[in-house]
Amino acid sequence: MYRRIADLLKNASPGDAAEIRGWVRTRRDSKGGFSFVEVNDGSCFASLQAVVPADVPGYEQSIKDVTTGSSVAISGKLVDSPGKGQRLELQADALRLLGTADADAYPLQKKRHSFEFLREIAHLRTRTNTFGAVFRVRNRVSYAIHEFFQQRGFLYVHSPIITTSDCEGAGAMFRVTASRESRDESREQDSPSMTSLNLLPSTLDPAEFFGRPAYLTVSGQLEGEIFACSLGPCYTFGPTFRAENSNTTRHLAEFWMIEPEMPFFELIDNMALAEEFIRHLCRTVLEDCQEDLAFFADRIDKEAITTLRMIAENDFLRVTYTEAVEVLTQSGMTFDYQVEWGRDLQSEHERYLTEQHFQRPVILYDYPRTIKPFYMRVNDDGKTVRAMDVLVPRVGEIIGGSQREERLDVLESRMREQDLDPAHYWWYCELRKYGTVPHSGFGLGLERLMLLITGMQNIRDVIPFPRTPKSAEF
RNA sequence: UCCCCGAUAGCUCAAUCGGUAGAGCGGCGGACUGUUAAUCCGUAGGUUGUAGGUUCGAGCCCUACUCGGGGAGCCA
Repeated sequence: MYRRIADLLKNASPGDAAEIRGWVRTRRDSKGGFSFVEVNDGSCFASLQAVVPADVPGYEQSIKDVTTGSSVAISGKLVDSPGKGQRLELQADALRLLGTADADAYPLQKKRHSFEFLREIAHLRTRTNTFGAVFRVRNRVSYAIHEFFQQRGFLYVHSPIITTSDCEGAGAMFRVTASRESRDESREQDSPSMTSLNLLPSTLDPAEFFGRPAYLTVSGQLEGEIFACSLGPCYTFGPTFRAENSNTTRHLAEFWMIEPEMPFFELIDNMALAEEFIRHLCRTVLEDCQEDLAFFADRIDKEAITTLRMIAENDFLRVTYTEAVEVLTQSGMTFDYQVEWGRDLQSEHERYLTEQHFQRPVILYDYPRTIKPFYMRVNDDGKTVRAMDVLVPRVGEIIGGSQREERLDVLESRMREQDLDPAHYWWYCELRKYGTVPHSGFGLGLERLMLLITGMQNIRDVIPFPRTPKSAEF
């Protein structure tokens, strides 16, 4: 009976018959008349060693082609392993070679490869220890995200991927158009500039598929607010796009974001949820991904497990922007960028706070209104808004959120303050016009969370097929 | 987009002052072995990222471009 290796290692006993199917990691021949074939099927970190005697059906005609990367089905009986390195092994009674992998040409060798090289063979890198572990953890984290919100009665909202609104001006957007062939060629025209977003219905353009310029979403927040202000606490979890020409280890053109939005939540509740959320995810991974985590701690980042425990076990600090500025100016540190109230904090400042000064996750809140978007609620002091950023060691900003401005007059004046026309956001404003309520939300970048959890250095290595400037091969 | 660094065998890298290309790993052949990053012996493998320039001669110096890496900005 075909069973996956994770199942066998967890549930099977010596004496059980089983067939395994997977990809060969290594083969070692013994002159004793048998071969060791190490098979990995991706179900768990561990491979299973099959001992294949030379007189077994299939051995003679195919053993030479059982090379690293080839695919096999091996059936036999599980036995206690006399060798070191594994508890159980499969004593084979039949070997089937499913697909060969020319050893001379197969790019993955039984040696360490650089992540840069593996990125060039993204169709094969999932067969390595590192990427197997990364994507099993990513899967568990994704599931835990749904668990966390579903257990709390949050509604999962599928916010649109194609949008005609420019939320918060969160950065350059990708244009969405019908392909040239399917467009009415009589209406060729230049692309509208970025400033002509959010055209009113009266300016419908028949040459545009949607009647107006359309883009890939940069955030599901505005749509999330609609659902929060009707169906209650909700969250989105889907792909998000930024056309920024960012070339860093922390940015992608396509990434996955989780954006919860809660009615009747003030900033303090928002911060509490964000903290509970992150810590829940860390605890889940510590509990359920021990084998993969052990690998990260061994080969990727010595502190991988320590970091997760530190986050799971310690309260996040809450520090106002103003207090943070004081800490930084009194730190005696020399920064490349000067710290001054009213200016945004730079990466170096955030990292100093979370890595050196506080040495744990920190939630900064109450930022100057001038450096934050229009939808954040203005505090009574008139100078700050109810924004929060969650900063964690090594990664920096992992969550950005706020209490939303629920007062229509204040919202509209904030829009004008930032040269936005309230008419373009008419439906967003109507949420305040009809039955407005205090509400809050935040955004978490899944890949940044993955960096934190795995200890991986480059965000391109924690998403299956990274999209970055000049790169979208797979 | 800006700053810095890099591109040489399948992979990771070396090559002195500008003087005719090397190693380890991997592959292949063999030896040995309840092996497991196996070990030992042998062997093949190169338009030095692309285009131009300087020079008697360029992997090495110069220019441009392409791609990759690190940092910054933008942000999640």
